[in-house]
Amino acid sequence: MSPAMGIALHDDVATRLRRGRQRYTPARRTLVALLHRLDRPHTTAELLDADPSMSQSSLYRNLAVLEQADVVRRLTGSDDAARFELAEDVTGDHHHHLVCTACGTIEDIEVAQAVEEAMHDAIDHAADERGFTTELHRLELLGTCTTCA
Amino acid sequence: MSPAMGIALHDDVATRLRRGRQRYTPARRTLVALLHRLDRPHTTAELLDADPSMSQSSLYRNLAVLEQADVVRRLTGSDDAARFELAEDVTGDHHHHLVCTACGTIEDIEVAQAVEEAMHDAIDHAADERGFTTELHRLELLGTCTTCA
DNA sequence: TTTACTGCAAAGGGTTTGCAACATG
DNA sequence: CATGTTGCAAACCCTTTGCAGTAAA
Repeated sequence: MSPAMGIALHDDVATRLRRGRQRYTPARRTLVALLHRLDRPHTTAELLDADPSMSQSSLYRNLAVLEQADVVRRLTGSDDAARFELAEDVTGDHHHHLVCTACGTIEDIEVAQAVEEAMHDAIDHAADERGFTTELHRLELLGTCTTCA
Repeated sequence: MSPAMGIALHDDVATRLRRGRQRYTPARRTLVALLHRLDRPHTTAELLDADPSMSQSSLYRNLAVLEQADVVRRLTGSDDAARFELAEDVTGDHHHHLVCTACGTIEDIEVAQAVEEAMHDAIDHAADERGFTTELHRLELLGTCTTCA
């Protein structure tokens, strides 16, 4: 990642937070930078381990604030611990997840555009029939990762 | 559902449990019948509410046993409470889920076979590149259900 | 008669919150 | 200075487990 991209990211986050009358504090900036640096979704335990200067309660609160500002996305994998990553709104990419049922690790994955479109069409069609308003779709591939195989 | 179908279901479950040297007790039969009767995945709280004769610990234990026997499927939705349904191995159908981000309710949904195949192809292809062994895929549509709209 | 199952109550673990002090607009 | 934010510790909630008794193969 380029430094310039990092600045654009922070500017974007700052804007999104201001919309909700919330502040882009040093702690939140550190958290966003950490999530940006890590290449996969991580649990709060992993985030605290990566930066012990954060307090647990503030971490949870900041993740909640950032989630509400569409900066962070919360994932519920195979185990009970939630995992967090930067939201697609902020990173610009669209991806799905490989979830290891053995260790709970989540990796990002991208699928062909044709598949995305097919899913999208089927989704909207099926959901509309039920009066369900879809916001987004989530495709997860459950299996075993290389280290657990 | 026909009574005959219910019997076939119970026979199937009994067989699957025997494979793991486990017993199809009255409590488990009641639980399977309850999951069969309910048309959507439900939380343990809802299951206990639907049949207060079950004890909480036995419910959790039996759900775990039935999950391991591929009779029950555990879903982790948008909120923290897990939801349970009969596994596709037992019901014979293949479906995905509409998850309401407002109330957490999960509804079943089926998508066109062509979409299933496209997803399956993309999945295997992308996962293989990462050395990831896929067991199954999970497509979830997040949005707002009719009662929460 | 050995092994699995049940119920109760207590513990566990991830997440949230009350409160007082602090920092920011 | 009014409002948002932080850290600590305690509370919370869903889930799991120890144990002693019961039922099934």
